[in-house]
Amino acid sequence: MKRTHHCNELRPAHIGQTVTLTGWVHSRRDLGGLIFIDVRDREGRTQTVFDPSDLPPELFKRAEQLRSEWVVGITGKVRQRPAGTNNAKIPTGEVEVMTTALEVLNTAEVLPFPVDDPEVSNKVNEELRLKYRYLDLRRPEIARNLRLRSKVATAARVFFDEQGFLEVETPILFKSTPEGAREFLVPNRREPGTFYALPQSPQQFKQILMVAGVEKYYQLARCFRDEDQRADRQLEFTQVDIEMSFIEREDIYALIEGLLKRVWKVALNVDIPTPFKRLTFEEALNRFGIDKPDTRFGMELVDFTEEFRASTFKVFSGAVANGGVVKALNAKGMAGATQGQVETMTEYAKSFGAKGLAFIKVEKGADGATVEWKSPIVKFFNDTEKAALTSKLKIEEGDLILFAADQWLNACEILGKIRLYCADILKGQGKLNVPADQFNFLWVIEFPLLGFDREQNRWYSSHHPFTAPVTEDIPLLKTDPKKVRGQHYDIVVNGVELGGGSIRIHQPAVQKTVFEEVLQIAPEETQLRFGYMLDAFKYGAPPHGGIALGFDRLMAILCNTPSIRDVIAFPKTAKGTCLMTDSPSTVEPKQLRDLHIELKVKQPLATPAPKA
RNA sequence: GGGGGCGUAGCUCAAUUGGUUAGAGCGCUGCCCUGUCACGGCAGAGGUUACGGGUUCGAGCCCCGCCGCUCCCGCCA
Repeated sequence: MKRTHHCNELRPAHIGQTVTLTGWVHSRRDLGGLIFIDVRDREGRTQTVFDPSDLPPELFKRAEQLRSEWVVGITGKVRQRPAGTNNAKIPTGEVEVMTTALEVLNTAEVLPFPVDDPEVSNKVNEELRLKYRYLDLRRPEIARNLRLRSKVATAARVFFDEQGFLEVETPILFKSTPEGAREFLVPNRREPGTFYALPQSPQQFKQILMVAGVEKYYQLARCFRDEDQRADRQLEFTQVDIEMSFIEREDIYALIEGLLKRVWKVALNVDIPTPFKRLTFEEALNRFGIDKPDTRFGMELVDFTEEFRASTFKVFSGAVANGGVVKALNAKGMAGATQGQVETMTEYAKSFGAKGLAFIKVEKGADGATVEWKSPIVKFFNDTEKAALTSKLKIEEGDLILFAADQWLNACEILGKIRLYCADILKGQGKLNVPADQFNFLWVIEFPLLGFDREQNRWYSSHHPFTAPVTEDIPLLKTDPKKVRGQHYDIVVNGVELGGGSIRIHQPAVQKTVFEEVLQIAPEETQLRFGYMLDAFKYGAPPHGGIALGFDRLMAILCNTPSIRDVIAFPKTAKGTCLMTDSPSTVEPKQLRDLHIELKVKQPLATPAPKA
């Protein structure tokens, strides 16, 4: 039985036609003498009617047997619904199919959870949804995400093609490069004791493609990182990976702005304004306390270093004397913060090494008229300091003022964390409106090229060692590495890091300086780890740079869902298992022998797999 | 590796804080019903309270362990 139309197609224009629909029994309404069956396919649903006065008794009898999620083919004549029975909730609601033939293509057992009721389905335990993923995907809400993902991937490919990019696939079986994230290893049967690794990203390959003269490369690349999961992190995920030759940072900005403009238009029919705002790393931290700020709401950090430089409050003046800063933020309307909330915020501060968290609750005084600053520290403040706080933080009754006095980065990050925490609470209380349909894109630029590892007493690359320094900062590499800014950029939207990249070093001399003098990596080791790349760069490497966007995160934003599991067809759990296929699982002893692998853990007879 | 939340009928949840036979809505089964679309009505079935110990006269509830899902920190660009 072939369908003539899909289930979201019939309109008044089709009235009179004989049609065949195929799909699942979405719902049945058996009125005794009359039966309505809604047939659903991926496009939508259509009401079919079984009228016994019109049908052979045998056919009507079979219609009575139909149950939810059976697979059927239904043939009949399209007709206008009787007056007053239209269903405005569905696009096919003006017509119905008067059945003349029914074919049961398959029966179905009662589903373990409903797929026809969004309100219930959305609350179903995720464990169950993942075990029966094929049923979860049948739900229109999730099916919609898959379709949108496909649409966006296609739009991206079309865009890149228009821009002259080549889509090039790079190996999944790659070489172990023990930098950054933990890798998945794949034992090599052919040579005992050797391994491939799954790529954390195609970083090296895409740079080598530039040496190969590809000039413009992109790939929707699967990447693998054996790290612990989050709502926005899976063991395997997809990057929109890009690399270009003969370009500067501005070229990347323009390209990505064009791409995202296209994607938002295609996916949501939303015109996003370009170019995007740019924030330096320093400004992002100064104002928002984080390198991926959500700029949809204010509550920005305010600096009080000068005001408290000579304060009698030693916690503040002492921090300044140590080269630190004093910063504060006004959590508008949070004076009523509970003990528990203040404790949580204090824990954040302590996790950054602070001793505690200074705060002021601005509340009505005992007389009900005056405003009182309730705080253990306010007694240390003089009138000038109080006036400065009041004016710069615009303090009013009902506010909660929070302070951090520490080294610059620490102080910013503490308040950045607290700013987001307060925003969440205020959102929950309805005191802060952060529109979900607003997209604040921005570039964060001029990251420090290097970070300092106190434990190992050495510099490390904050992005990766091939990131080019800002040209005018190159002389500082040897004299003041801390001040060197990298030609690194992150694309951020609404507090989510969508992607990042950099212009790469292509001059052997600069690369040598970075490796040997700054990062203090011995030449032999450099050769061992990056030899093939350095070799490639000897033979005419063009200036180049690139970026990678987290495709799953991008889709999660477009689908307005907090978890990338909702935009991945077959995601894994937080512990990295697939509940549907029950993987990872044990393997046959012969497989292990072939791979020259001997286990040091007891292997259970059946899955699930042993504890790591 | 660490911390938090959750686990009771097929699903979503409740169970007066340790007390009789563990309930409700939806779903499911049967019967009735000719304009429903959250159809309606009547009747019914359905429980190892994740699992294993312990405390107690008595445990869904308290304690210990363990498994799973989830969120966060660490980790991860």
